[in-house]
Amino acid sequence: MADQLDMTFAALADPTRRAILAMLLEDDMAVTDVAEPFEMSLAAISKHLGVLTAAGLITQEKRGRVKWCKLEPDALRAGSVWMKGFGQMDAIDLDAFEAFLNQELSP
Amino acid sequence: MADQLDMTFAALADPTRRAILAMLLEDDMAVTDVAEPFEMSLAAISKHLGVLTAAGLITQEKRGRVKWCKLEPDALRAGSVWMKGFGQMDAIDLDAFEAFLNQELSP
DNA sequence: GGGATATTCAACCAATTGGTTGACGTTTTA
DNA sequence: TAAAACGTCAACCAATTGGTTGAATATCCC
Repeated sequence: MADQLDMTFAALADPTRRAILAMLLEDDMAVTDVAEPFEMSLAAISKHLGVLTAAGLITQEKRGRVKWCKLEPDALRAGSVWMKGFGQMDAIDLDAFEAFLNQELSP
Repeated sequence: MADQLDMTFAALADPTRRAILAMLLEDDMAVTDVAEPFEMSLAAISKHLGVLTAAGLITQEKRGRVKWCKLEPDALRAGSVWMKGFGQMDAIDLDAFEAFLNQELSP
C-alpha cells in the first residue's frame, strides 16, 4: 500500500489539488464553495478532496448539510522535511540519514 | 501539459524513485548500479530514471558505454518553496529533521 | 410534507503509470 | 573480430487516475 510520503507527494502532484490547498489557506470552506472557481463537476472536486483527505492534508467535518474543509498544514511536514534533507546534507547527522536511506531501500 | 511542480511532486510520489534519489545522495552512479538493489528489470529502472530526469531531479551523462546519474538537489527547491507557503514550514529545522529520522526508524 | 440545497455514490471512459519481455545499438574487452 | 556489458526502445498488459453523468442520501426551510 502507498505509504504516507507516497500519498502526500501524489496529492500535491495535481494543480487542482494544490489550488484547493491554497484556497483553504485563507479559510475553511464548504465543498460547494471549493468547487465554485473550477470548471469541472462537483463530483470531480469531491474526489480531489477525498485524495487530500486520505493524504491527511485536509480534514472534513460535516455540520448540518455542509461539509467543511480545513487545511492541515502539519501533514506537509513529512514531505517538506524529506525534501529539505537533500538541501542540507552538510548540516545533518549523516549516520541518521544513512539509516533513513536504508529504510527507504527495504520495502 | 504538466508543469514543473506537477512533475517534481509526481516524481517524488514513488518509493522506488525516492530510494534512487537517496542512493544518488551518496555518489553519482551508473544505471546498472542504480538498478542492482531493486527487484525489477533494468528497463523499469531506466524508466524511473527518465521520470526523474524529466523532472530535473537528476541529470544523466554518458561516458563510454556507462551513463552516469547525478542528483540535482536544487530541483527540489521549487517544491520546497511551494510547501513553505503553508505556514508552519518555517519551523522546520535540523531538530525536526532528526526527529523525523528517529520516528521513521522505530517500526 | 415537499422542495431546494449539499454532497456522495456508481458506472463508465480515456489517458497515464509501472511493470514485463525481447530485440536492438553502442562501446569495451578478450 | 567476436563476445560481453551497458542501456534504451517497442510492444504489450493490468491497475490507477481524473474526469463525466445520473441517481441517491441527508439536511434545511417554507
